[in-house]
Amino acid sequence: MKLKRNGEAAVLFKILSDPTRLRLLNLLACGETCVCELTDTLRVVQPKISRHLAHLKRAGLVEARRDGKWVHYRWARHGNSLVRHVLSGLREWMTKDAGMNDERRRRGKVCCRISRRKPRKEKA
Amino acid sequence: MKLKRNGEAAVLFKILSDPTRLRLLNLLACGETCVCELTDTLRVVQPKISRHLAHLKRAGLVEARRDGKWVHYRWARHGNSLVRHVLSGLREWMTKDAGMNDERRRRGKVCCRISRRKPRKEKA
DNA sequence: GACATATATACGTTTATCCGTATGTGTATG
DNA sequence: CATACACATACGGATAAACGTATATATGTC
Repeated sequence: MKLKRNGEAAVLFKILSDPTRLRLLNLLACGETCVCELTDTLRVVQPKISRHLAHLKRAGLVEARRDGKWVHYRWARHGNSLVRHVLSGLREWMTKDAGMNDERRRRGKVCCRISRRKPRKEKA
Repeated sequence: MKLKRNGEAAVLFKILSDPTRLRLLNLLACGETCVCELTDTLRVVQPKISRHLAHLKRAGLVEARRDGKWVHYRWARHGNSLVRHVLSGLREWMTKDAGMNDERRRRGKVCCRISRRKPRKEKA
């Protein structure tokens, strides 16, 4: 977690104060997800998605992994106790929120996930 | 808790994303505190304090009680599970943060608390 | 009711955030 | 090496947040 020493908590909350970023975290709660899936699921233009992912990454909340043309994002592990506490509360909330549930459900059905996927050697 | 149905969580985090508001919550964690004490302790102009308190109150995070010329603020009880979770994490963080500790310590010593206090009938 | 004190709000300005669109970068494929 | 695709960033404009200062409101005192 690389939040600034001063205002650490405020910075964390600022990062979490945007609905799109929360929707992204919600989808990533299902597991590693590539940008195109996120874009398709949230039905939002891709640069907007990338921008918000960059915010989350800068704050250390998510990590990225390149796989050919794709970049997959996932939740990062959080050493910081405040972050862990807040995110666990958030995660619990997301499992109960109707809209968030709908979007997580939609995540598995976006066309990019089903069709565009290049048949790669599946490791396990 | 009167957060909007849609974007409930984002609104909560937005409220918490300001350093001054966190400092206020920190002081209020010690117990009910009047505006002049908050102003003196944080060494910030009074309208700024009142404005931020108004934000916190609108979000249902704090409550106010009038006592003569003074208005005392305190943490509100939170029915909402997300709010409870986040605030408990925040509270824990505040007890560990050096700056927050200093300010809580300073709170008991501000002149308004010591000298300006009108001798009223102390009820228990 | 004039005055002082505690707090709240209004107003105009500055600053930060978010967005859409255009464009740049990296990676594969022919 | 030209092209296509996935993703990132740059840029300008719109919107909202925060601020300082001035002023309004409420309460108590004389």
